[in-house]
Amino acid sequence: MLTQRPRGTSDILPGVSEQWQRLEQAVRDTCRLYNFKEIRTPVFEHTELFARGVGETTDIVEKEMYTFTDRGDRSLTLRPEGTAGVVRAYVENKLFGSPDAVKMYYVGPMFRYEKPQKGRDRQFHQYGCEVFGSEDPGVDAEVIALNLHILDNLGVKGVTVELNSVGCSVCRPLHKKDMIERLLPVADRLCKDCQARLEKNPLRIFDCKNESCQALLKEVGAPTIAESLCDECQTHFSGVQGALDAMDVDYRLNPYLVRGLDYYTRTAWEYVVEGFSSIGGGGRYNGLVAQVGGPETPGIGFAGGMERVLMVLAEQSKEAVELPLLDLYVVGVDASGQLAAAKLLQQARKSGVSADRDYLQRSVKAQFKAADRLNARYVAVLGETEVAQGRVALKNLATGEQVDMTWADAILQVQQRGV
RNA sequence: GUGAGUGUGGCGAAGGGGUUAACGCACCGGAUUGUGAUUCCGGCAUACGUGGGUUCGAUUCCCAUCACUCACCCCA
Repeated sequence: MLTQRPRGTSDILPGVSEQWQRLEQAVRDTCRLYNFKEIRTPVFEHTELFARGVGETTDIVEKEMYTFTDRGDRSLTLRPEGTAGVVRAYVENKLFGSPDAVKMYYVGPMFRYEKPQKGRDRQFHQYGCEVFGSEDPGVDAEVIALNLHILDNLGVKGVTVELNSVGCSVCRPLHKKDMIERLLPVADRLCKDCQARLEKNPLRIFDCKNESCQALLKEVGAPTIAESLCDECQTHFSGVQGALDAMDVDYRLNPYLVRGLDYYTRTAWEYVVEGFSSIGGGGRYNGLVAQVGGPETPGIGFAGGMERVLMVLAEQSKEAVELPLLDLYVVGVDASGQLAAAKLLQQARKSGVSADRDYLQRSVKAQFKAADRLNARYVAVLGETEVAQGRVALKNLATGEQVDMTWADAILQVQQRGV
């Protein structure tokens, strides 16, 4: 136990952390292009925030939260998703006072107590964007496009946007009621899962892989949510599609698309990659800010699953990831050589040259092998002769050519070839 | 939460109720008084997930447990 990480967590080790940095950089760079600013909220919040914000009946709240009581008897919960905390911060800090729409993004760990499997950890990571204060369908389209842009920058291929509208507080309850009325009388003919869905989220029955459930839906003539939108929602949804078309963003309408969180209204979408599950999703949440105690404010956002994006990326780029280069490896032939090496290293590093040496008293041969393993561009050799003369033998590992020179010249040469 | 599979050194992997548990990779030293490959020689490691049980004896069989993997549910 002592040497075992908690279930569903993972160590991101050197060699992989570089990929994470690349992903985070793409998120930051792209968000900057769209004028989104970063927000960092606590990793835990009052339990009530998630219970009310995410929705009491969602799986997340019912069985997946990491909830604990602190020493002051407060019930706190490790955030299972990012939006609730951002909404809380928006309200608490009165960002609704802004004359403009507020556009923010976040990156960080989330926690859900689930059974781990591929692309699903108990501590996992999401990046996400949120926009507050605009109902304009153009905002929906822009947010959808933003993540596509991020994924494209990273080189993720084959991303499809699945798009739907799940209606609003007016038309969705009507549709739900309609579905229940049609299906309840024949509920015993639904599969076990769908009987549960009928209670919790009838929309999801459209998603069932069971043929008999699909047949039953047809038999009772259950309409999809997309067919049951109120005029306002229908107009908004058309607006979103129009904006996406204008932006040349491809999407696929999926009238069965449902999102798991209660707060979504109108536009809902997912980013899917053939052969994988969804790697991100989002939606509009016009009631959420008010739900959390702020003024009636429309909002919209998406979240991307970082583990999943990296998984797809790893799968799509089969070629080995190139080890980052080390500019210089300093070989000390003997004790005085290693002492000189310590000195040369500091000079090199202060000149912006990345450099390292051996700390295991290994042979010169072994030190060269290490330089090779580390993908070093140059090796500087410091032996008896060099130390005595205040010089260094600089070897270019790619060409094999080795020249005796002063320390300053050696550093200069490594610097010049470094750009 | 439900179901299935797996667990042998740093990594990969064989084996099998009985004294020293193969092999490969990696790593270290030497052949080459201070140079990256190949080859050869030598070296290396608290390795049978954990706890019980059966047995004269278990890493091997049984049970439990933990972890990992996959699917379902659900989701990112």
